[in-house]
Amino acid sequence: MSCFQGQMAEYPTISIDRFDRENLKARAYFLSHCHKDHMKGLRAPTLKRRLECSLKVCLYCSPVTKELLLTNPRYRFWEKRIISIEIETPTQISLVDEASGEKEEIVVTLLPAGHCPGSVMFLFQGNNGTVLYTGDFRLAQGEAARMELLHSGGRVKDIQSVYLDTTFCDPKFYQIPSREECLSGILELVRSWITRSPYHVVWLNCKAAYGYEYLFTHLSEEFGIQVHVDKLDMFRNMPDILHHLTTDRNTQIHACRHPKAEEYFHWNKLPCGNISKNTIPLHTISIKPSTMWFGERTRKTNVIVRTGESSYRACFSFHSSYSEVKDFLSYICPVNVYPNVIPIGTTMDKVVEILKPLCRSSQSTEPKYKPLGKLKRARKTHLDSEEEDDLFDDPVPLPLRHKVPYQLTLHPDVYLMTAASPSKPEQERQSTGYKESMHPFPLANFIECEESNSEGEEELQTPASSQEDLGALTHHQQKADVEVPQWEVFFKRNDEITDDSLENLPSSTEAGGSQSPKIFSDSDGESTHISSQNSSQSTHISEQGSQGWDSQSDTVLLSSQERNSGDITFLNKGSYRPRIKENIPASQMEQNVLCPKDTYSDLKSRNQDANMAPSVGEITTLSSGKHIPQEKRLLNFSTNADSQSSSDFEIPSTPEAELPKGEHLQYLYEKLATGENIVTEKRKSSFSDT
DNA sequence: GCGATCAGAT
DNA sequence: CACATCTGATCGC
Repeated sequence: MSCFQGQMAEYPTISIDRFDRENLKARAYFLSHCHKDHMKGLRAPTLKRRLECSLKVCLYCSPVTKELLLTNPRYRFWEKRIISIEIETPTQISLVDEASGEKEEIVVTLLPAGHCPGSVMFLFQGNNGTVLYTGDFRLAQGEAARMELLHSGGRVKDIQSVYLDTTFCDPKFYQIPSREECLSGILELVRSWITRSPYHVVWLNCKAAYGYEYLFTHLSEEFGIQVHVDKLDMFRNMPDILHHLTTDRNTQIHACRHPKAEEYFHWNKLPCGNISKNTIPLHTISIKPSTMWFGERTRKTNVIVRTGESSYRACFSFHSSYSEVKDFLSYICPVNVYPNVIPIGTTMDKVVEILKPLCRSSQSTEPKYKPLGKLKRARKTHLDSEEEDDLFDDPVPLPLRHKVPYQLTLHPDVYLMTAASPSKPEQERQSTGYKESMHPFPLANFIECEESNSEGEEELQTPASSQEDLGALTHHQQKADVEVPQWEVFFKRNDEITDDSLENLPSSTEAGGSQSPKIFSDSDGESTHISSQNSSQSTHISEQGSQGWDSQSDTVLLSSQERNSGDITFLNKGSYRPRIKENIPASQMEQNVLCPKDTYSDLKSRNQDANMAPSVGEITTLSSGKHIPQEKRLLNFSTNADSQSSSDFEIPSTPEAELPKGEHLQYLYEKLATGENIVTEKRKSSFSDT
């Protein structure tokens, strides 16, 4: 649960996700997503009164969040004061102090957070530097690297501070199975049950929260069966979700709720009251989505656990794992990091101890030159190889932006995407709030930790390095040889894949296998096959052992046959466009990266960010005369559909922003060349009718 | 009667 | 197995 108090050090006049106490004085409010713990004070009488007395205070959020919020009558009073901002559209906002008239400009960009429908991260750029507030997020390894608007001039932006979702920032949550793996496991479990007869139904025992829609829509799509829910009016304007839901109780998939649901279920009754269909009694199983995690030394486990005769727990997480959080932060590499959440059983100090080494401030004190002759098992690998940093899931903290050629700053996922990669249509992704990576091959991204250092205290003693070194080193040496055969194995031979072949896959697969939950069948004999009277489905499901959660490490889940169908769904999801890499001619790439002036401008970007114009986001970061042609190109691209030139990053145009005319462009360029401020028009009117 | 806060439960 | 939310008790305005 968020412990963020609402204000950021750099921009204390705005409040995010908190609306009480000090935040009552804010000049503008931001809501990252529609979960109650991020809405504290949002409907309090004190804030309502302030709103009534004010002319200008507004709440900014994504279009989906606005929709969800206003569906609740208790928040209707915000209606005239909510301004939705499109995802990935840099937008300038004037922060006005109504008493003094004092004014500050800030540019905000919403980035998809993958936490629940409408969830976003906020990237703020202004006089006090660029800061990122993540809200709650679930982003897979390498997803930050794919976010164009986190980049500038071919590198990640110069970010002063990150306010980070640290819900699972504890080594014990080292890995959480990917969205795709979890979905695949649930899909197969549901399939194994509902295909038995029309009287076999599943109940998804979900907590009351936005975030499961991803699950519902995929289930519905897969089986052509709508999911029964209590309410769906909040999705009335989101057809991609709405079409997969129903209030008709006559369906085989239920996500309805009732205070006595557990009791009902005990008597074979669904929360909606259904017990039979055409007088024939229903056979019901319950599936409870819950977060399962795997510590760094856990070898393998499954995404579905059987907890009773007809009860299952299925892995599902709205939040990034420890590895994912570290990957995210080390990629961004800010100067400061502030945890938004203190995970249960840990402390603020411990979280900071883990995160600080991933920030620039601590890295600047690291030695720039590593003495030669270190043994392979040495702990610190900071400057061993720049490639390693990016090629593996736990990059060693390094100020990549100042050293590494462009290609190397990209996460390997970008390349993987080029090969296979599927994703949903743009519209669907936006409206559900997910930016899916659809990593078709999650195993590739994990390191072998069998030989890793121990967790817990030891981890904390050497927060920046420790266990990953050894894995990363061996991994790296083999990678080039292994990558291609792996793809062969998984996409050509997956119908005949055997457990042994999986186990014997070298290097990166092995590395992933140890950490990655297996939905493959396994020959280790420890998997439990369901054979009880009412559930003899084909899936291998682990029974919840008496030893508790962490001891399920060697049980296994779904058969390879079932894994297949999972892969097929991954392959059918459309195509992802790895724009970041594809669109950049090599020469430009080189220029972007190696030009010393560019580095200079990047170093200075903290100040220059302040001058940013709304629709030309990055223009001021490219300040030297030498770059003007490129700026022109970017400008054209961002504001004009008929642009013929490609861009390394497409900057979406701000709605209602006007295309600069030739004269104005000239003016802009001159200002840029001389480093002067750019005066931009404010778009007051455009906000009022959003 | 409402809200804030906490404990407890799912 | 740890998310997000609801319920109920208690206290204060």
